[in-house]
Amino acid sequence: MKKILIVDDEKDILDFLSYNLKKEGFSIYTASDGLEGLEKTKKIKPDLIIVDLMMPKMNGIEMCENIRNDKKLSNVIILFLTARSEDYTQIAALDSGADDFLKKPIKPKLLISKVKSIMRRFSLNKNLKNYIHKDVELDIEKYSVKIKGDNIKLARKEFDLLKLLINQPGKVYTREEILNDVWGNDIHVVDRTIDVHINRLRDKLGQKFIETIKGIGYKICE
Amino acid sequence: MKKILIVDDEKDILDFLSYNLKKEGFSIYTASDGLEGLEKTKKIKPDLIIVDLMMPKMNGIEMCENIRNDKKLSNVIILFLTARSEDYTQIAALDSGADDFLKKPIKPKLLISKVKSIMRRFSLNKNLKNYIHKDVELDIEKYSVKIKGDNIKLARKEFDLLKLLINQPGKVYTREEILNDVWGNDIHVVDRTIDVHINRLRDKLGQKFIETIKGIGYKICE
DNA sequence: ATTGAATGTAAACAAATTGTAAACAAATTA
DNA sequence: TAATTTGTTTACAATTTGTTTACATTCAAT
Repeated sequence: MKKILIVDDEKDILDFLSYNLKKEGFSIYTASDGLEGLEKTKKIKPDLIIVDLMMPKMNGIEMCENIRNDKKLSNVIILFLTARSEDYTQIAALDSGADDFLKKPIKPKLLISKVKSIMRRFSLNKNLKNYIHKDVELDIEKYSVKIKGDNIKLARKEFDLLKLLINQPGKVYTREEILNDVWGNDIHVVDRTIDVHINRLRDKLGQKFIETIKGIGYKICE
Repeated sequence: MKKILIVDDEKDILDFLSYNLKKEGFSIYTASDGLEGLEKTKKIKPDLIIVDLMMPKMNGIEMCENIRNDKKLSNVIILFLTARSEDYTQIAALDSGADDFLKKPIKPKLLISKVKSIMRRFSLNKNLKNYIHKDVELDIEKYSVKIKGDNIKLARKEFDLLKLLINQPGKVYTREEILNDVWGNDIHVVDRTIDVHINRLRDKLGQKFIETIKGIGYKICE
């Protein structure tokens, strides 16, 4: 289920948006200022953030900039909520990395349509819950992996690594990308560590499932 | 350089947008109705299309749907130009696969900012590029090369070299250019090394794919 | 046709990359 | 706390890739 974080200091708006989006089957989380919004973003990792431009403590633009500067969060979609339509505001917001706008007053139908549209647009690449490729089946929520229907046990790092690679079978992931995504860019491990985990994955998934692209990285065979 | 196709039946708007976007360094192409827009989209393969909602022959929404249904074009970004802000219009447009809106009257600063922002947003996810020339197909993201549909294996230097040459089939690349691009200008190798790699590429791609221009360099046959 | 420079090509060698096992460290669980 | 699992590093072997060299061949200008 897609997670949406709504950040607004007006309770009425929070409730209004929550109600309308819950009805459509989204998981809704809320925050009432930019600081809380940033914290919850890190914790919850929502698919979409709807954030008011003007808020106490940290305004929407600052929050947006903070999020865009964190590589781990940089994929989230940000939708700005604004009563104003002055150009200078929109420009600052766009430059800070916003993805779209919603103008108050918000009309439910347009809201739903826009949210779905933007989700669809971005969900081309990511955020599926289950991945099935060849004999391997991966369930993010259950943290389980099946091969030909039989459960096998993967350690966490192995799971995360497989989760990344299976995102786009055929795409080559460089060691740098893998480090960034699986370990995070603030944790430092020798890149040969990746090879060891790949090796262990191969032991469990079969030798032909993951291909080495020498000099570049690894990919899942198509 | 990013290519932008502008589709509008009003010449004033075409000129206005062209002028402002050219100034920012984009390559601008224009069409004056949806049908022409669709044709040019297929031919030019722009990065972004700015299209008026209401046009003769084929309106913007129809054009958008046509593009979204063509897998080869599905990566292009579509920005709608609209004088109206009625919900039903926007909803139909969003459902047809539009990525964003620009409302008339258009303000140059907002236009530039929005275009840059949307380009940036999308280039995060997909800077994938495929090159197809004759029987050879090169996929940067997958680091794979197909010849008549069959995968062949290239070493890294061979891949990089082919990637450079296939950029512009027919253009002659001097050894100096090749050294600069494939090896970088701080690494020094004897230029006969290039010949050896060209030779290996020929073994794999067929002797007639790469032509020698004696005294100058190499090129891919058109 | 002759000549000389440029290129083709095979082979030898050098360098880089990866597979893998084993040792050790850290985290988790009983 | 001890036992077990998981994660990381390291060392070394195997393999692949990259570079140079030497000699053969081609091509264009004379």
